[in-house]
Order: sequence, then structure tokens, then C-alpha cells
Amino acid sequence: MNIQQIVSSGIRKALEALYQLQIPESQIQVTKTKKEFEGHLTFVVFPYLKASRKNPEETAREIGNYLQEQVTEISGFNVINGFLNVHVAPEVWIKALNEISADNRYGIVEAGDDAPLVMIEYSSPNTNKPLHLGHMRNNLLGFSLAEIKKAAGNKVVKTNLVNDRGIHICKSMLAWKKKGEGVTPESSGKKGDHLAGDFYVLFDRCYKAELSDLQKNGLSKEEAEAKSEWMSEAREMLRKWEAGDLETVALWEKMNSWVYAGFDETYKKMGVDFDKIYYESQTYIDGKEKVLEGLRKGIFYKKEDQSVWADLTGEGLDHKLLLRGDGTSVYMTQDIGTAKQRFDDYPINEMIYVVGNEQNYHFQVLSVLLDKLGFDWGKSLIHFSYGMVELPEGKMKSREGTVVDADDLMAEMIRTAEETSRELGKLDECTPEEAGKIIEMIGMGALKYFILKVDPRKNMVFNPKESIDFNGNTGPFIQYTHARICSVLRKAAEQNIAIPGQISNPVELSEKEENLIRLSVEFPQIVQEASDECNPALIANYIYDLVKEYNQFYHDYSILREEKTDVKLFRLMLSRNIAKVIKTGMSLLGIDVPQRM
RNA sequence: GGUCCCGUAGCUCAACUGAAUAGAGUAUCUGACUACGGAUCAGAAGGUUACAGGUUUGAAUCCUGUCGGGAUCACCA
Repeated sequence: MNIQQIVSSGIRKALEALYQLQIPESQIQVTKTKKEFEGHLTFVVFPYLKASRKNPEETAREIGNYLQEQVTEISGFNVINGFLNVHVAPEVWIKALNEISADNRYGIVEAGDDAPLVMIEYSSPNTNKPLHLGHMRNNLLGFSLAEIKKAAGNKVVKTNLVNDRGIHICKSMLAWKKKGEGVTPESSGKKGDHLAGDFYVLFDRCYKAELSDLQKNGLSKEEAEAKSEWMSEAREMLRKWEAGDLETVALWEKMNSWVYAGFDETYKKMGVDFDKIYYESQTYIDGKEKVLEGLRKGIFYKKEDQSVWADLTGEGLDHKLLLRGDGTSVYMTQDIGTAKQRFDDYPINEMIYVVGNEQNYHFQVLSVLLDKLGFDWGKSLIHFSYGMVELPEGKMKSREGTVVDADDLMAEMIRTAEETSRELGKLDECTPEEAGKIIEMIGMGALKYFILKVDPRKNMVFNPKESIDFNGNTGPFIQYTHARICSVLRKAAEQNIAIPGQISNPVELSEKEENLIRLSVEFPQIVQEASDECNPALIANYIYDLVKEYNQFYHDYSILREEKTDVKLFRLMLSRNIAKVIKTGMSLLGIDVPQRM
């Protein structure tokens, strides 16, 4: 039972005893007391005035008196207007600290055999171009969410749906065939995904050039598009691919294998991974079948041109195309097929799609369609929708070449981390290997933290320079604090100071120390909230609060020089526990914390 | 045009889902120093929470309208 629960259960009893009011404990809201007031937890009495038939002040006082007498953990209270601020006894804090200290996996709940299984789809790249900054937000959110769900006691399957088929791949393949036959990642020295991306861009350039030539010869834009050889060859290639043409499929396999090798490298650098990968090339057929089945059952309808549609006007949505007139599938068809395969493969209790908010409508439709098709989980699928990433200079536009490539960005972040650290002479004592590891942790930590600390739903501005700051709400600042605590603990060990596993004889706690204990006690609760709300930003902002508070504490006291032994030991123990919470919390964001930096 | 999301200090973000004087960082200004890691600390200044109504003991938060920004409304994925 945590401290907040102790207080709210006490209040529930008080309301019942004093005013014969019966309300569930979950409805009693107890919040942290604001800094400028005394006390730990605050209860607002305004909603209960009708029951008490007394003014706010008096009501709060009555409840406060009851708590102080009946609940041993509560040592005092004060009343300001309608706000009842209760004071929790020091022994309670010490006890909580001892509990954290004894628990090595603090804040993490192991999934039992009957734990719910959550499947999280994220990343979902196209295979015609390398990953960019937008994908990074997706990947980092998806991975972190998986870690948080795990920590909250769920079984988690991380999955990736690779968009490996479609006209976009054919464009890259065609450009390669016509302009670059023989070029490979090895021969060009390029990562495979970048190479494929280059050919995709090359296709676009050739196609545009062809269009403007045709238009110069007097054709309208539409006529030119219809006459374009580049485009018609690309379509022809797609037809051949769907028909299983050996040569086309072989080329497709070769090019995709380059891209996958490139992606693997990027994922590895990012620190994300997957338990199960689905490929659209293997799921779209199932999707078609499902749609045709729906057609037979009369859920969908067919137009004159043989295309298949769903009428969703009853749900307040639109008509939606599911199969083209020529029988080929569209985006939605594949998602239906993929969903079917997944639920055949796993006993999924919760399905989360990490996909950008530009697809909100798509997932609204998918949810309804799956429901209509008889999947009972269709309605409850979760679209974890996140906002776009912009740069200080404005939006990223692929046409203007302002897209930030993921590989470039990561390399740049690590380089900046190195530069900053070298300037400050912090890497002088490290071996080159150590230094390499540290700057990678800092660079990647800066990037990840900066992206994850923002509420996922909101659009955000990513500023690489700001993110790598060693002060403020940044990854490096948190890493730095962790390293300093490790440094203190190291020095304590050198001085043969044994830090106790438990404090039995409590020292007098300062307000800041109480705050720090309270913050670290809250950690499991924060993890649960972040899991319920699917929001890694809660964890990030929590860690920052803790670190900021500790930093002030750190500068007020000289821990190792403290004269009284018991106070010194207590502070060392507190520091060690905070380091543990920081490390655990950061690992939920997929961020490493160095022991020295 | 229809639907959905967003609008908080100069800038980047918070605000425990309706509570106390809306908080941090950053930038700016004023101070402090023989340092358990100065990658520091203290302080000042900065706000009509886009605007106008409404509900409420109480609103950045809920409702209505207006303005501004974004997304989506493809036989693209």
C-alpha cells in the first residue's frame, strides 16, 4: 500500500464517520502539496461541503483531526481555505526508502503466466528509402512504450510491418535497371537503404524530366502523365511482380535485401528491435480473402467496375475502397490481412499501432472494418497517434531536400557529444574505447530524451543543438547527474564506507530529503500511469523532476564530508536509491546512463 | 467545404485530467567562487493561457462561437 492510498483510505473513513458519506476510495483525489505550502499531500474539501453542511475551513479541520487521531502514518495537518494539507510521519518515509533499497527491480512488475499480451506495431518502413527523423520518433516511442508496458506487468510482442511491395519499390527497381544496373552497396560503398533511396529519387527526376519534355511538345499535364514511359514501365513492373515474374521477383528480392541490411544497422544504432516481423507481400492475400468473404456476407458491396467498397456512412464515416477494379489490393486491405495473421499467431489481448497522426482517419476506419468483419477486438484496437517533428527552420520537405536522415542525425549527435566533451577535457582520462562508448551514450541519450520528453500527441520542434545541452531538461543532464552519484559512491567505497541496506534509526529529515524520498516512492505509480496512458513523456518528465531536486540537494550538502556518521550514511543510501530509480527510469526510455562521463 | 487535432513567458516544453499566486529549462539582466565533478549556485525580469461568451464554490483544462496553424477527406503506402 503506498502512501497516497493510506491517506485516501483514511479520508474515506473520515467522510463516512463524520458525514455518513459513502464514496469509493478511487474517487477521493489526493494530490501532492504545492511547494509553497507545508505538508506532503493535499485533499480538497469543496466537493464535500454539501455533506458536511459546514464551511470549508471547518470541514477540513474536522477531517484533519480524524486523520491525525485514527491514522498512525499521519503525523499532522494544516488547513488553508478549503485545502487540507496532511503531514506524513518521518518513519513512513524511512520505511519506504528501505523498501526501495531492498528491491533490486524497483518499479518493475514481472509478467506472470496469465499476464495480458500486448502487441505493439511500430516503425513500419517503406523499403524504397532510408529512415528519417519522423521514423525516429515512431521507433523511439514504440520501443519505449514496449518497455513501459513490460515494466507494468504485461507480456509484450514488438512487431514491425514492412511495406515491401507496391509501386514505390518498383520505381527504385526500374531506375536501377535502366540507369544503374550492376551497382551494389559493395561497389558503391553505400548503405543499401540509401542506395535504394537514391534510385527512387532518380526515378522521380527522370519522370519529371520526361513530363516537362512532353509538355514542351504541346501536351497537357494529364496527357503527358498518361503518355509517360517511365510511369507505365513502373506499373508494368508491378503487374509482373504480382504475376510472379521470376526476373522481377529476383530483382525485388535483391534490392529489398540491401535495404534490410541497411535498416538493421540503423535499428541497431537506435537500440530498437522486434520480436516478429510481418511483410505486406505475405499478408495482402489474406486481406483480399477477408474482403471477399465480407462481400459474400453482404457486409461490403461491389461497384460496376468490379471494385469493392465498404459503406461506413452509418458510422459517420465515408465510403471506403477495399479492392481495386482489377482485383489488386490497397493499403487498407493489407492491414486487414495483417491483423488476421497476427491474431492467428498470438493470443493478443491488446493491439497497439504506433502510427503518425496523419493516419487517424485510416485507423478509425480500420477499427470499424475489423469489427464488421467479426473480429471482436476490432473496436478496441489502439492507435497510438503521434505528432509530426519539425525543425527550427520549419517543416521537413522531401522535395526541398530538408529531410533529416536518421543515420546522418545519429552520427551528428555523437560527433557533437564528442566535441563538447573534448573541449571540456572530460575524455582525457578515458581509453579510446571508453570514450567511444560514453560519447555514443551521450549523443544518443540526448536525441532520444529530447524526442520522448514531449507529449506524443503534439507536434514538436526538434533542435539538435539544444538537445545536447548538459543543463536543463535534457538527457545529458540526467546522465551527468547519474554519473556524479556513481562518483560519490565510488569515493565512499574508496574510503571504506559501507552503505547500509536499511536505516533503522532515522535521522531528522530535511524538506528536500522528504521530497526526494516522496519522488522516488512514486516511481511505480508513474510507470503504471505511463503504461495506462501510453505516454513515455510522463516517465521522462518525472525523472527530470527527481534529478533537478537531487541536484539542489547535492549542492547544498557535502555528503562525504558530513560530520555525523548516521546522517552521512543516510544520504549515501538516499543517493544510491535515486541512482537506481534514474537508471531504471531511463532504461524504460531506452536510454543508457554511464557510470562516469 | 466536411471531419479530426492543436494554440500556454522571446524560444523549447510542463501543469498529477476541474483546484491554492499557471511551473521548468533556455535566452536576457544582477550577483557569488580555492571547487566532495564550475558541465555550478543565488536572484531579477518575463503571462489577460489566441479571442468572446457559458457551466461551476473554482476553468489553461468542460460546452458554444470566432480567429490562426496542422492533418485528413486517393483505384499512394
